[in-house]
Amino acid sequence: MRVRFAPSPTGFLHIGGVRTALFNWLFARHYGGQFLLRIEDTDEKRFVPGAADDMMASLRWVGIDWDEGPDIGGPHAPYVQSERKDLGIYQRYADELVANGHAYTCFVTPEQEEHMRAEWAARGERPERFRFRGPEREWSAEQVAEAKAQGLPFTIRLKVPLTGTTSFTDLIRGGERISVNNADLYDLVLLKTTKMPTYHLAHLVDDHLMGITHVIRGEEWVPSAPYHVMLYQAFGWNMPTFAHVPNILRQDGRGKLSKRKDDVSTNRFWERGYLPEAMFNYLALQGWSYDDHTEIMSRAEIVERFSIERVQASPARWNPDKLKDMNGIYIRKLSTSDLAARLLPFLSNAGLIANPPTDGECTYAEQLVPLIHERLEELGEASELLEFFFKDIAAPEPNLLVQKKMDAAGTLAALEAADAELRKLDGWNEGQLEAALRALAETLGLKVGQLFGTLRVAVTGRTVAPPLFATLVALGHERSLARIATAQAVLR
RNA sequence: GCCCCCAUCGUCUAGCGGCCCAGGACAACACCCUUUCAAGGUGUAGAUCGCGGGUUCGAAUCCCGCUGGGGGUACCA
Repeated sequence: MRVRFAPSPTGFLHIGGVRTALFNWLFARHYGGQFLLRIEDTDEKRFVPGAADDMMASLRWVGIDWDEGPDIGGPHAPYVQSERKDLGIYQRYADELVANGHAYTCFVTPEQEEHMRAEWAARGERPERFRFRGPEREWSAEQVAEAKAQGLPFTIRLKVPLTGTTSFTDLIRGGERISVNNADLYDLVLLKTTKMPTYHLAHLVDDHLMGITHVIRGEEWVPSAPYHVMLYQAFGWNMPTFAHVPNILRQDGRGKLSKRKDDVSTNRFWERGYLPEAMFNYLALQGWSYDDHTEIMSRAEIVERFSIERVQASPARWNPDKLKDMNGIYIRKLSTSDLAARLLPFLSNAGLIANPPTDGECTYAEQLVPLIHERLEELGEASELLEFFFKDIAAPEPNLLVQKKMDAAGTLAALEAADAELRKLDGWNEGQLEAALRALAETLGLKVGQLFGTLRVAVTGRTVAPPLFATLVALGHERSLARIATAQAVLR
């Protein structure tokens, strides 16, 4: 079994594209087949330099690799359509279709086609129902030769039958036959005036030449599938099996995800600190499921369990909350050292540590990781949570220092007592700190929440922070006492 | 407009004729744990299975219609 993902390099790869690639990849890996990558750059106008490399980086990031592709080659190279066009591949097959009567040379320009549409409307026909059929369908070889001799620009169009129906089956729709009336179709362009093939011709010729057995692609291709069926028949080639995967809809359900309107560039998720394994798991579940309760699965488990028949026919909706939750689950599964290593780039970017980090910073980061490990849902949140360990804090607001049912004087007294108590300690570990401060709360007649709350604000500058004793230890004796002194000054 | 596809809690989904007055997860809420926040635990709420007809002893599951949503309607992919 051989499948492929064939993106058009017109910009970054969004998660919907990654999901389609993923289903192809899972299918290939599950059955031990091959997965290939092909670049479909037949749209010269929308071509974006560098987009193909960017897309490949996105795929690699989530863990999708390919057996044949533009960068690694393969038995059917090249894997870039513009390069294949230069080899004359598409021209050859377009000519074959003209020769066997399934396609024809058309000299109608876009302007003329517009005119034909207007005439159609003038005859009282519904303009929306206009289906282009070129007058050259009935031309003789001589007429065509004459027009060519005049140097008129031309396209090659598929000669779609005027009557009858065309149908095909789709794996995802339970093998249901999807069928359309040929009268609702039109003579689509196979080879543009520029000699560049359209997607319809190019992808089909390449799929055939590359031995693709299953075409797994987005459902936006369902309407054009009948043309592809006709093309396979016209060439006399074996038809691949079709599987049109549902689109991922926008969060509000209004339309499918779009690059322009939605923040769904795959790169953005990498930048915000999503783990590729979490993204992989989440995306696999957009349209596919294993059973009624299993969600967290390793790559290997998903590969083993995946089946295209269990892919839903109805569209899924983009749910960033669920992705975020899943990312948190995956972060919690990481070891301390693994998470520390993944966090370093984020801390560097935030300017909290050097780039590259020093050995001391790496060690310190690893010491801090346990304090925020289970509080993280995106790696990017770490810099905010850890900032006060790396930078000096501003003197805390008095109203934050004063806890519930306390006043400024009582808070100051508590701080002074804590200060004295902490200076008496001959060590600085969590056990000692906790024992000393709990005892102090008791003698002061305070609830531990009151005392600890005040100290938390004094030492971190915020009301929400990692556990107090671990924080004091990580901060160190010196800095802790200095910050407590500053807090006292604020209240005096 | 026309053509095609789809339709279970707000969202992702399980369900493929009786096990379902519908199960799991996210989000929400409550409680427990607890030095804050998380994490974890327990629980609550949330779907007359879009609506209407059939078929059947029996339908979320099969069929038809309607409605709704999505996609397509390019010398873009």
